[in-house]
Amino acid sequence: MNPDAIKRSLAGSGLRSTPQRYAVMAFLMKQTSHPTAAEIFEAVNRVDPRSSRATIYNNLRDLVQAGLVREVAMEGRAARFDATGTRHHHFICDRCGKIEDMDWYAVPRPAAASLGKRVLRECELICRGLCTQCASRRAPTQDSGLKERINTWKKK
Amino acid sequence: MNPDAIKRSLAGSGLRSTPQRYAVMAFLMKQTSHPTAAEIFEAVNRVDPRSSRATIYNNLRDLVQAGLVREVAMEGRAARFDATGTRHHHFICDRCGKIEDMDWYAVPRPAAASLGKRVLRECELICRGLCTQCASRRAPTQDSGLKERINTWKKK
DNA sequence: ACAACTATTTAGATCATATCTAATCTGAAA
DNA sequence: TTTCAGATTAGATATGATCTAAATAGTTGT
Repeated sequence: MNPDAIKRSLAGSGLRSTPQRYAVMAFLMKQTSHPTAAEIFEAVNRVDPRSSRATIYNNLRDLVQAGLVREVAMEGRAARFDATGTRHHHFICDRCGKIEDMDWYAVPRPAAASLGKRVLRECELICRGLCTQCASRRAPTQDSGLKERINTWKKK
Repeated sequence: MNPDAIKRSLAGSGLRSTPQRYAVMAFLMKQTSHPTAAEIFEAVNRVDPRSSRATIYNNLRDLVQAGLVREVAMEGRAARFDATGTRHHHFICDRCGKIEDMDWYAVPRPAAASLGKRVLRECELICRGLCTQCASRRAPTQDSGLKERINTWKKK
């Protein structure tokens, strides 16, 4: 996506295009993974160190509100973000916490009767299990496993 | 659910039945809402003040690991818990953050080809929109709305 | 009933994540 | 240009969750 397109989509949501906000958006769009706010902060400032932590959070909040970015809450870990260019479902690894995009396919919505007076905006599918890497290893690939091993070791 | 049944399901997962752990489980089972850890802490201790905060978190972690309790991560808010007695999907209100259970219905799983070597454990549907109460009001029913109103007011 | 073993609990410190504050700056409309 | 609401900032603060090390209490075997 070219710079002007990003600026236009920001303007379209009533958001000014500032260097900081542009950087967050551009970074998220070229990212296939789902970075945390801290990762975005670091990556953006590595290129151009003009964003404070508050600004990253402010902009993420605004971009999410504008529907340009999606936030995925994680059990016990920092939230992760992606630019909602193409529609997709999510796969979360039970073991290492990684989020991966799954091809999108239509999911049946709840029946009107069961919705009642609720107003439905969207339905997303969260799949859980083991990612390719974790599935093929006995030991976890990240912290949770390290902790486990240390605990086991301590007790001996 | 009677006391013995709870104790049996704890034992079945290799967990001792302690007053504190029993209290958390019993409270979650009779709850139709989805309390946060803080709410569980308060409710459990109102009846019998013997649980520390760490114990609540320890037990929630153990119960989730045992598959007796489900944790639902929330964007920007405390995680919420429910005892996974009956299977159901979730509806999260964009405005007040309330979680409600939706009737369960089967959701098509991702195609084997798109899963690759990943190991799928479960798929859950997260529906978002406005709850009955919020849909019928102009003003939000909780904090986010209050903040909004205060901000608007400040700038005048 | 008792000893022995280990899981569990505890208060408080600490960590991790996110938000707020109030002063300052800036993009873009007129 | 001027103007000003929107945006940014550093640092303080709030919130949510976990860790520590010592004390306690269920289980099991005798």
